[in-house]
Amino acid sequence: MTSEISRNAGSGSVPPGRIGIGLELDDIHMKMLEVLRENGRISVAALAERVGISRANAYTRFEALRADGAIKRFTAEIDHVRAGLGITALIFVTVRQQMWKQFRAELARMPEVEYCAITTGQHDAMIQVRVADVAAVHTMVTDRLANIPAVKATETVFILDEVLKRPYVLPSDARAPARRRSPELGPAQKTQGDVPLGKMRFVGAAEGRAALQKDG
Amino acid sequence: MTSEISRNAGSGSVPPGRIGIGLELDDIHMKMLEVLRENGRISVAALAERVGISRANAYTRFEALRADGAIKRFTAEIDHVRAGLGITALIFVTVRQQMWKQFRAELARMPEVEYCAITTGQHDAMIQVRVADVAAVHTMVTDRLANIPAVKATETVFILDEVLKRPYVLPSDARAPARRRSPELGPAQKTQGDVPLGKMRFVGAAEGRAALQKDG
DNA sequence: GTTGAAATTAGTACGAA
DNA sequence: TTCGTACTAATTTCAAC
Repeated sequence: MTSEISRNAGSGSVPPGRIGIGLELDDIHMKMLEVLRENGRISVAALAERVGISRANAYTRFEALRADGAIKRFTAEIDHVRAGLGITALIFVTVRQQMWKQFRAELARMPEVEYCAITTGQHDAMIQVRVADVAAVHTMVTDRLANIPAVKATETVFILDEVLKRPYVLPSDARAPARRRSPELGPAQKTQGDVPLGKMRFVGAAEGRAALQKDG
Repeated sequence: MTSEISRNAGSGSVPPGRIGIGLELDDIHMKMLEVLRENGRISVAALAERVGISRANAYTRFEALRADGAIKRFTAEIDHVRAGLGITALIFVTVRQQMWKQFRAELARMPEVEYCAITTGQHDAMIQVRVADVAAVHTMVTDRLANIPAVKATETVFILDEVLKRPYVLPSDARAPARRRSPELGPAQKTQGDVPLGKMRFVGAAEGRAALQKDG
């Protein structure tokens, strides 16, 4: 299956919980998403109890979340090593302009690709692949990717360890749990001084790539 | 919740379906994982029918997959934009040697981080964050990350579009669906010739990082 | 590893607050 | 909208094969 997913669209500041047309997500919706993140197989009845609403209401909201697309699907999280794909690599790809469509089409035929995003910066896209061994990475890059005309160049790095993986992030996660720094500073007076110049770098999009997204 | 997950451990070639101690995954287990990837809320009864085994068998196998850790958890996939986090960014971090432990500890306190992996190449780690607006990225990097002693430098890129996102990849995905290339070549005789030198780059680990994984 | 039948739970429909 | 309840359908459990 090929899942096309939502994009960012450089929206500057969007009111949280209400984007575009669709469902207005309130605190209870958010709570439901919090619970479902950890236990996607919980029954709606149990979910209702966890967030403190009636069963009927929970069914209505649950359906609404799915129908609206706020919840895209339910899935499992597996141990890739146990599944026989012990090697994970990131491939940064430079794509030839005007050939994005072809690049996307070829991507869909690569089952070892778990994730692909178009980025700003010196490369155009980042691909994450899971394969059985390092040889498979080499084959994938040298053989499959290199033979796509749309691919100008690639740079591959290996993932040595996945430190953190959350199913998704929610605005309500905020900085509520585990904190013990200064007595909570407002956003305005946060320490932001003495950071060595050039330590933090932001890399914008390469020229002529803004228009090259979905339909390049 | 902070999820510590499995690592790669530079295992060269591992027999698919059997890694370390644990459950031996056969074709039926794989089929179950295929189904659960698309529908994590399917009933075990329906799952049994889909993979062609009896219910009791399905229950046994389902339990085994969970107990063994092959399935880590069930979760949902959401539309980040609808949830109010329309901006996704990748932050590549250079970590000061011997300070990985601190870096990991600080990571756990950053709820906007969805994913963090330690990589080979010119940077040491890649962090993926989801936030409400671009200002939040700036705050995150300049304010929070920059103030961690373990962080030597960062480089930030924005994700313009997420082209593909699969819950996970399975060995059985192979190149079965949608194919029309050459009549299937063995791994040995695949075309691998005429690729311009330097077009494809592999970047190894920086010096002194091999030992700096979990317990640096 | 399979089938079938009991116990439990889930999902739906509806009226009332 | 939300809640509570009653009704129907499905799932899970358990036992015997």
